[in-house]
Amino acid sequence: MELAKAYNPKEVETRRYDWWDKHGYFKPEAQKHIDPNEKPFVITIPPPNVTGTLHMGHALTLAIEDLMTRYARMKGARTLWVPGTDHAGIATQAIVEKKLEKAGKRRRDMSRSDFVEEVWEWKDYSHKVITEQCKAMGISADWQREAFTMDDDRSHAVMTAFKQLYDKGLIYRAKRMVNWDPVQLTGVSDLEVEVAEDGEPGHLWTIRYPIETNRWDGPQYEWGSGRWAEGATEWITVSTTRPETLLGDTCIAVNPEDDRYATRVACHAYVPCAARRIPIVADKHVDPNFGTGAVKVTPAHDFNDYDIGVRHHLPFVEVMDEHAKMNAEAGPYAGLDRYACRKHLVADLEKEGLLVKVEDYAVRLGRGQRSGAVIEPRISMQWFCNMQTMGKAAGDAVRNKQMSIVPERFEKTWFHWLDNIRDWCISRQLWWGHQIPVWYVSPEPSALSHQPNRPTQYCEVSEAAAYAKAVSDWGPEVQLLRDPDVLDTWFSSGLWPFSTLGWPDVNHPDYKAYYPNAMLETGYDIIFFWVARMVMLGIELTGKIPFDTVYLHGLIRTADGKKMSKSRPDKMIDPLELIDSYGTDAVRYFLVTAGTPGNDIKMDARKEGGKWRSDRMEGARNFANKLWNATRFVLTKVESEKWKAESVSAHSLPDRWILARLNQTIVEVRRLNDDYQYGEAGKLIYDFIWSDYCDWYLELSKLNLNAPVLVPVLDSALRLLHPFMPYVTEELWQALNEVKSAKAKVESENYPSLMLAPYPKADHETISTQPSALADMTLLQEVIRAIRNVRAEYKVPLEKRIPAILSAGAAATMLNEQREAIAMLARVDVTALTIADTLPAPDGCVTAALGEVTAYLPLAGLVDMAAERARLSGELELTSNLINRSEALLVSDFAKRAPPAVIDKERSKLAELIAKREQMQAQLAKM
RNA sequence: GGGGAUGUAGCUCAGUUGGUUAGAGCGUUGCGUUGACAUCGCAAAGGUCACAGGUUCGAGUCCUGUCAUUCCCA
Repeated sequence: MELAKAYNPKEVETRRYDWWDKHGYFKPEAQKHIDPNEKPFVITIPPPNVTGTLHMGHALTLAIEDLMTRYARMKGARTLWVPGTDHAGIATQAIVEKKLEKAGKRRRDMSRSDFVEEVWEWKDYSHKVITEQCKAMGISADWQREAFTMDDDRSHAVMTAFKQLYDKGLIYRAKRMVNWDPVQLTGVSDLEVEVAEDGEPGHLWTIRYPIETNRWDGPQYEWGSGRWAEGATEWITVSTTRPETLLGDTCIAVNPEDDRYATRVACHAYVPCAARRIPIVADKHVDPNFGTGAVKVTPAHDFNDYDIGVRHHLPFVEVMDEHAKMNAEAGPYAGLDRYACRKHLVADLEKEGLLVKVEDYAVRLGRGQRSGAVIEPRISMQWFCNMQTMGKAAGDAVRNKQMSIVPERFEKTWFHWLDNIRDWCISRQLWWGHQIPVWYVSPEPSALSHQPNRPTQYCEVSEAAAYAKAVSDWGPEVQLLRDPDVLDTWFSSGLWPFSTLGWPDVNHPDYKAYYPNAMLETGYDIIFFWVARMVMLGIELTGKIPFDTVYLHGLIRTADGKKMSKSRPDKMIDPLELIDSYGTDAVRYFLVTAGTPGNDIKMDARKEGGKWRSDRMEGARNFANKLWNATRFVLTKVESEKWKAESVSAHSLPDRWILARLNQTIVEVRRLNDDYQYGEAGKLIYDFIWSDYCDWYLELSKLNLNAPVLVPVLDSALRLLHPFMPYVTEELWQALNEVKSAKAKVESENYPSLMLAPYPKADHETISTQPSALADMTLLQEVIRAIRNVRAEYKVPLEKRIPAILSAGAAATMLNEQREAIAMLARVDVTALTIADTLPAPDGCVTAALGEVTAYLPLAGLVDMAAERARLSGELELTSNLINRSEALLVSDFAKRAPPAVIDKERSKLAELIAKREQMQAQLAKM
């Protein structure tokens, strides 16, 4: 195979992905290398929402999960990655509604089925885009097992799950106060309400209510007449951020400890405008330090007030409708929007002399996660899921170490949330989603001959099943009406790790083979929305914790550290654009090495000429190219040399060194990968390939080529890197195998693809038997660097070959063996290279003292000896300082208390420094 | 109010269980191009590890407090 001069990702990626996919290599059934000691690795994709396209967060998720997956597969674990997408109820419905709006259509004018059909069309489009993007990222997921939260199998799982929980009494229907989104016209869960940390600019109105006395028993005049409160003599003053709700007030509350109001408790006040006579009650939850210490209580429109209302048996007066417009209860304000009402009401309060003051105030406003609308607490009939026992079980799973969370610190968040969990409002007044599988007998049973022990509602997995039951209870005439609500989208995602594997059919081969999953990997921002729900529902429904490990990655942030939000499209980065500029491997390498587990990643990307640029991705692209060219070099060399399959017994120093380094790297990379420290692992591979293999080993191989080392080391490096950079490594590995088999008739070990080949295993013997190779090579490198350093310092032209004298002590033999290497890499004249145990310094030379070795470079004609003297003196001083430090250390308590190994290390370091100092002193004395 | 995270070179970030000259990439400076790679090579400069205490023979690393930035929960 002829390789291009530079790596061109575009030429490789699509072709290579299709090739993997076509051969079925993503399927667990295709694996060639199974290590019985490895536990199966099963992971399910966090299903992207079919709301549009993927963003950087998805790219990060996919990069990490594919790394995990490819690594596990190469290690020999039976590996399955299930892909899929999420219908994302409320979010998708909002997008389609917006799209229809542009075409002048409104959901409310359409039939439910017509609208749902529109959403399915959008789903098909979005799904296609998302799938292509996932494939562009190179993910090795088994597409034949792809799932969608609303496909038939998943819908069946949802219906079954609902029924099981319903039958256990864990799902119930109740009229409760919920967070109501007046734009999307649905209740939402607590998690879907977002509150700005510092509140939003608003006002605090202070209003007085007239108190009933024996001289005044309520307003005599019309509201708005300016005389409404005429005759009142006593007042109670309250503060509120929401004056319009006073129309629904049913009491005023004060703290029982608050002496200011002791005489007021049990009195009655009159609600402005409504003229409703309401009690003043004492309730210990009232904060006496807020405002005047007295608060108005609107049980139908505020969560705290709702609780007070329940405690004091107050009436619940609703003054707003589902659109947050004032209803008939609001009297003169009926029909007005809540904010218009507020404006008019405040004006009227002023007119009636009831407005005491208005102050600026930061209001903690809850907003709908998807719509941004200000949430209105509202009493409505909803379905709830009881979370008490499930929450406890999910907490225990972590407490009992049956499931681990990485990084560990998220365990605190986990416990805190689960220990304070409240029931989950699972119904949504939407059209897109899983319709609740409950049917009501209709018309109302009272119209039939109602009997108390006949059920009037049926929860079944299908309409047919519901009718079957109803008919047997009520006779063939019975009519059923299905609950119109749909389920919270997270209900179906909560079943994801098992609904994708065939549940509720517990005999499904996938369920039996692959459940529970090994890993759940996702961003920490959905730990409650998704992870906790999967664990709770998984334990409850399957009796098993759905995965062993939860790995949480950080969030992608913009260059200025902000969250990448859809509200700022100018800051959004499209991963495909980056892939287009740098290639998938570079994007992936950046993403997995940019950060540490659980910590956010700041993108260094900036816009230049309309395109995103990233220095770090550029670096990663360069790395791919470096590897490409290194392989290209190896291939041309090996093709031109006589390839020998059998190993050469007499390995040179560089051979022994690179093998030892490779094995060290394998040990460390495996350890780091197993510990999820992918960033560090990636850097180690980078350094091994670039600094060790390319900069030193390949350079030295130009002198003396040993293909049986050169090629296998590269082969191992490609394997190590494959989970990080799948495309370029596969492409090069194929090219390498072609040469191997053509030259040596090597069966490429029966692995048709790098992704199916075994991950390198360390040969510990190579490391333990080669400490000398590592030490010798390090010394050789130091000698070469020292000479290069001097050359650069004195600007000796590159083409100038210089003489060198090495007084090398015990290293003389080794260095003599490497004289050609020294000559080549330090550009020394090999005929003028003298190496011996001890050699005197010649006149007029530059000295590089290395401790064991001293290099004398006779450069008299080329350098200013005064400058050399100054340089050497400077270096001497530095060395002397280090010696003083070291000597002081060794006579201190350090020598008594530190472990012997550490002391020995310090001693040998000191000895080396002293030798170095002597070399320099001798040289200076001579000059 | 409660709980996290972060603060290390000009920039973006590493830094395992404390071990004594704190690392990388990019950027900067100097030199370099007949071949694996200019998407490159060689060399250099650059850091009181936010601050103040403490523990220890020894602290970027452990403890306490302070400051700054930031996130989550209520």
